[in-house]
Amino acid sequence: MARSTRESILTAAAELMRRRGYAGVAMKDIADASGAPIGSLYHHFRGGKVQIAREALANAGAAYGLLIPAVVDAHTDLGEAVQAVFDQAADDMAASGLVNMCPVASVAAEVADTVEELRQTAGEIFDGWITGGTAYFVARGVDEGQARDLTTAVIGGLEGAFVMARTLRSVEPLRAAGRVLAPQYRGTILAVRERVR
Amino acid sequence: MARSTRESILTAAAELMRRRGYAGVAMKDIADASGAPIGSLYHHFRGGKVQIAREALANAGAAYGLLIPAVVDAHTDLGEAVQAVFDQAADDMAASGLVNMCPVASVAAEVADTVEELRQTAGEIFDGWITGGTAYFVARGVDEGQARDLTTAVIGGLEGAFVMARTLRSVEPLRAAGRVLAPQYRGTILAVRERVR
DNA sequence: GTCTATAGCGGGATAGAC
DNA sequence: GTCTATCCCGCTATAGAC
Repeated sequence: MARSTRESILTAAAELMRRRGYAGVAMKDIADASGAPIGSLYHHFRGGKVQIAREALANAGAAYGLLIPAVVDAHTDLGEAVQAVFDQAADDMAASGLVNMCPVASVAAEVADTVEELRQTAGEIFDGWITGGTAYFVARGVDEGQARDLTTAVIGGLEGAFVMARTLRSVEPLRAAGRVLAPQYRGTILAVRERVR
Repeated sequence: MARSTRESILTAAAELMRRRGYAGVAMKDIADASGAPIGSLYHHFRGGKVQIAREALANAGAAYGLLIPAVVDAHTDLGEAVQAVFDQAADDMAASGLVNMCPVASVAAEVADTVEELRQTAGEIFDGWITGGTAYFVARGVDEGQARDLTTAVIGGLEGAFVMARTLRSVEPLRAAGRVLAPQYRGTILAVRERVR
């Protein structure tokens, strides 16, 4: 159960960055939140702050990539599945005090034009989400082109609604996005599938 | 034609912040980009960096609020209008080297939990966009609830797709969002209306 | 109202004892 | 592998000459 120092540093960094972005988090903040002293941060991550951010984003990206399939798994109607994804996000965000935004978009928006390494890492995560989501929907019988557009739009819709929700202090944008996106997929029945992965 | 010093400071700040966010822009950067020395920034904006950001966001917010109606004005089919909004955004972004993201979301995502005054300003801008967009669609015959959801989803979809587009260095997410959102509104005919405002 | 110089602070990063 | 002390730089903001 005892997580390694390395792991707790990454967890703390991801948690802080999803709230305050990249520049808004100081190495000292990560040290304090993780319980490790500054020296340990540089011991475990020679590349300093950028490296910590890269690994923290990659971890968070992998974790978040599982969420959409997990929610959709419980549904056979695609419209209901889409609505459930946005409602689940709204519930999670409300439960965590309107703070539950993934760190990937937060950091990506901020550094896309300044820290090339981080842009690239975030880009790979988005790519992975799109590829993974597309494969998931294809495995459940959706046409590939449509699966890709849907996945891209859902991810973009979630990220945009997260920003609005935090700023407006209301999860209504998430629910509205669900209400708008879901109806046209109602009646599209998802195939049962072999366990993927 | 000669803009005031005040105005050029705000323009420079908005331009920089839409690319680098709030923390990523230094007062010196704004001074250099606007041509005004540091002292002038504090002369015109007693509230320092936060005040400059607030006014820059408010200006940009007002300007961006006109864009969606301007694009939709040219259409009578709501589905075509929605597609046109996303395609226009994609074209603009491509034309400007994938950098044309509005500063409101950039800054909002970063400071929503840390600089309350900026969160509030950004929140007012989102509110204004939603209210204005809803009124516009209602004036063209759309049901109020649907108009509000559509406006919210379009704004969120644009902001999320902007982040993805910059990060992936491709405008494809914007076009995908349009392809997903537009179809269900195809066939909904917008009413001609008296000039609004 | 314009501009320079600088104060004062907090940032990332490092060295080196333990 | 842990932790402290410290360096150096760049940031916001101010003072005050012009």
